[in-house]
Amino acid sequence: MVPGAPSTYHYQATTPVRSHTQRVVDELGLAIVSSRLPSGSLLPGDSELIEQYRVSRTVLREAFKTLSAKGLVQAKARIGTRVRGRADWNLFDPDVLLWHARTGFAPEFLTHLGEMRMALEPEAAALAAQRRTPEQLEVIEGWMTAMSAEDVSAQGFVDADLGLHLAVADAASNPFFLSISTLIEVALVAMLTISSPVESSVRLGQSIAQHRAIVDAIAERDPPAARKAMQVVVQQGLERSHQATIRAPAPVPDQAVLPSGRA
Amino acid sequence: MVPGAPSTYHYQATTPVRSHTQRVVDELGLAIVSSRLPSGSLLPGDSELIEQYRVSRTVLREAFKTLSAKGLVQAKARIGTRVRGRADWNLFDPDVLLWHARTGFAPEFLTHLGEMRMALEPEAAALAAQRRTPEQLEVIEGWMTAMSAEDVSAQGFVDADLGLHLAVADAASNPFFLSISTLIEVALVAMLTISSPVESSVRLGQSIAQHRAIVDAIAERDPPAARKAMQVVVQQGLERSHQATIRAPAPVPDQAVLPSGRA
DNA sequence: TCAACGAAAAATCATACTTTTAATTGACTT
DNA sequence: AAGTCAATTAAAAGTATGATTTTTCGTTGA
Repeated sequence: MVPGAPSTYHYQATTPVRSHTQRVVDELGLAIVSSRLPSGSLLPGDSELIEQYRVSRTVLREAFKTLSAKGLVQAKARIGTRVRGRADWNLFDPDVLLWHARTGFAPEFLTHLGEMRMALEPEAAALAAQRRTPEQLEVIEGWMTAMSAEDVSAQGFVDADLGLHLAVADAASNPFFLSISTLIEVALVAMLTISSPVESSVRLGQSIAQHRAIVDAIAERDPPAARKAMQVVVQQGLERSHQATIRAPAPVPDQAVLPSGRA
Repeated sequence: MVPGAPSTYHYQATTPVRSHTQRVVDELGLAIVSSRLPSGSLLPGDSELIEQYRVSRTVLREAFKTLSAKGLVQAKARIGTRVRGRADWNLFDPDVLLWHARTGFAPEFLTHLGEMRMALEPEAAALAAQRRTPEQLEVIEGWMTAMSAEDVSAQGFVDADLGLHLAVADAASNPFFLSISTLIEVALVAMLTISSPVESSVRLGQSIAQHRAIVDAIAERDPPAARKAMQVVVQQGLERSHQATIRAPAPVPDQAVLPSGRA
């Protein structure tokens, strides 16, 4: 984290010691999202999973309930518990998003994420320009300052970039926009995984200038300008993801940056 | 449902006979969303709820796991299970949305929903215009036809309106846009609860014409036009929700239109 | 064709035991 | 005497096990 900069959020790692249920949920969730357990398939029966994970039926049932709550599986008497189609998954669920991230960023997934940001963030910026309080503006300015620091590190830049986008979503003062924090986080880390602007001083300067435009528009309470400026930034990311049709195999993102969700 | 029109979705009520766990999840979820159990408060202990709901501890624990998966509560040893802040809720979760709907549409909630539609649906329309298959266009046209039928009933209009919007989201061919079906559904029903266009033949004709513009733009593969046309439609709804600052107390929507979610 | 039956799997219940962790207690330092 | 800190305690979550009930698909037989 950037010292001095106001912190609106925290990467806060989940308890390192996860419960049995957590572990099972995580492994099954990942298996489902990665299609190792394909849609429509039946999860192994109780006895088999009990042996595989060395846990009790209680743990399994609670894990199933969690997965079911996220739309990933559906239990039916006499049939078993089967994996639901992707259309039924709660894609906005932070855990589901993080499982996606951990399976590696497939090109289409990056495109879909980018399109989502393209829809959401410009509107968030417009709303922020309209409603931001002086305090919220201060927070945004703080991240902007951190981002444009002379000696910014790669990690510091990512932190500030993310912090800025989340602060804008917060300033929109609409709980739905706040609810997509994880989506922004995953998308941003994905983009920066492909190519960080910090690598090139030209692109770094460009990225900073583009973000500056967003902040200025929000400061001046100019919604259309804020919308436009955010569109430019997101468009940039979308284009980069289009270029990355061929990419390295399953880059598992830094666990510190992408914590494995809540309890 | 409209006969003849291609059906991309179905209101299909969840199993009318809900399990004990379902019932408990539903009642607690509703209590939380309605702030009858305020954020930060502790859920009653096991023994108390066991007595209150007449169920076993197993049922309670599985209900807690479901609520926890949706971000509504967090369990902690020695403390208990406490209600989390609204910022932590998975607002896009279909169940959470439906609980919101059933607590009645507060003015700010309508505004927030409207702003969300304003962000999402125009982009969905633009993407649909870009990618729709002939089959998807046919489905959209089908709903358009149903909507503009001479003798359309109020219910028939709502069905077609919703069907059209969901078909557009489907044609965007981006799973995230598909994932917001419930949001669109809730928002639309909310808007129409306030004031249905069917009441006035002038507004009915206007609404039909506005939707026609969306369909035409998608048919002609014109993304900017589709985006613009959708903006007009959503803006209409937003304005209506602004007018409705004063409204009737907690209108519980028709249970047939808003099923209580999945297992 | 359809209703009654059987069985497989989920759902529920009951009880006992383990682990986590906030809060209390009490020794120890200043 | 007042405050700090570590050991203890107990409340609540978490896990384990076994039995019973309910749901529902498939089959059997009228």
